[in-house]
Amino acid sequence: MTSKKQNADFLHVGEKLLAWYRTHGRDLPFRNTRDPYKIWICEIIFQQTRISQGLNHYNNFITRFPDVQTLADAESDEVILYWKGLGYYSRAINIHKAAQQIMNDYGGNFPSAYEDILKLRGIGKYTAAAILSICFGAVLPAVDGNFYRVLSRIFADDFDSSSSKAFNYFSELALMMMPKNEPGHFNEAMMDLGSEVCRPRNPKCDECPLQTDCLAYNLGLTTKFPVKSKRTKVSDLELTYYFVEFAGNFLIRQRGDDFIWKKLYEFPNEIRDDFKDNISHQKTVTHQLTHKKLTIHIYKVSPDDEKLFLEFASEGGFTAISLEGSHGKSFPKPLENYLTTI
DNA sequence: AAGGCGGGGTG
DNA sequence: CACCCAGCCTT
Repeated sequence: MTSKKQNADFLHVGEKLLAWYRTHGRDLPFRNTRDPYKIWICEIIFQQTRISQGLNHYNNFITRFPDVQTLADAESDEVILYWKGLGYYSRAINIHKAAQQIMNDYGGNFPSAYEDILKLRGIGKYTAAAILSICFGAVLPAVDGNFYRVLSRIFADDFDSSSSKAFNYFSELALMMMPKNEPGHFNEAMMDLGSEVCRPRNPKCDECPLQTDCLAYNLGLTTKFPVKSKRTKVSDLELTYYFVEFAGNFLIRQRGDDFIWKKLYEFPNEIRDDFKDNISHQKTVTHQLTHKKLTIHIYKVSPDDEKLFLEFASEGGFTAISLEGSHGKSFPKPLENYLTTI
């Protein structure tokens, strides 16, 4: 810990942040509740996901699965359907498994011990701290990307936010700043400040309640923080799909839980040789993901023999389904577009 | 400790 | 195009 930090009045800054939150905090559907189920769901949905992107998903999810029991009893496909378009689909799989864990291991009552919460699939240190502080008043900072950004700016601290030690490092800073009687509100305040004011780019420093406390601002260096050493790597991925159609039905198959698009549905990626004369359309589209540049070749195939169509489906483990029937399934975004345009 | 995992938005 | 986001899991 450097001397500049020892001299700072941490708690005073935390109180100022809390005061700002009382008048400027966002009005969100998962605020004003201490139901650990709801807080849990919202924390998972908003991992690596902006509020504007996931808000409808949250509301729809809570309406359809209002409690642990309902979620645990649901079909996996339906849970994933409610995750369609959010990305990082292992979250949906894990959230379903965790609901069943809560039913089996805790009689349907959301656990309140840190070690127990951490055992639930898909819940790490951040989410456990968020649930415990907001729902149970535990004095734990919920250190996420907002904390890294806000704290590194306040202290003009070049600690590498992408390092594995960042969580513990910023947890110590946050703990000194946190008013111990309102840990949940403090954590929510830091998130709101980070997303609305202390934004990654173009921070609204003239609206910031902590402006005078912010070393980066006073030095004119807000753009230098947080420091992150990791660079996003983009790799190329080429995919081929065949939209095999007969009498209004087409073939789909569920992906495994490895690689991308876990448990989502896709089309066959190869066909038998005697179908190749029945290819009527072909197109190639590129699609940019965060870590991958996709090139997708898609062919439309219309076999003229129902027996061969069903035989091919059976051998490949494919299901023949109508366009209406496919609405209950989740397709990757790039493939979903083809459903209506092919 | 490092790499992988989506999709939407922004500059 | 690069980078960001209420991170977690696997290796």
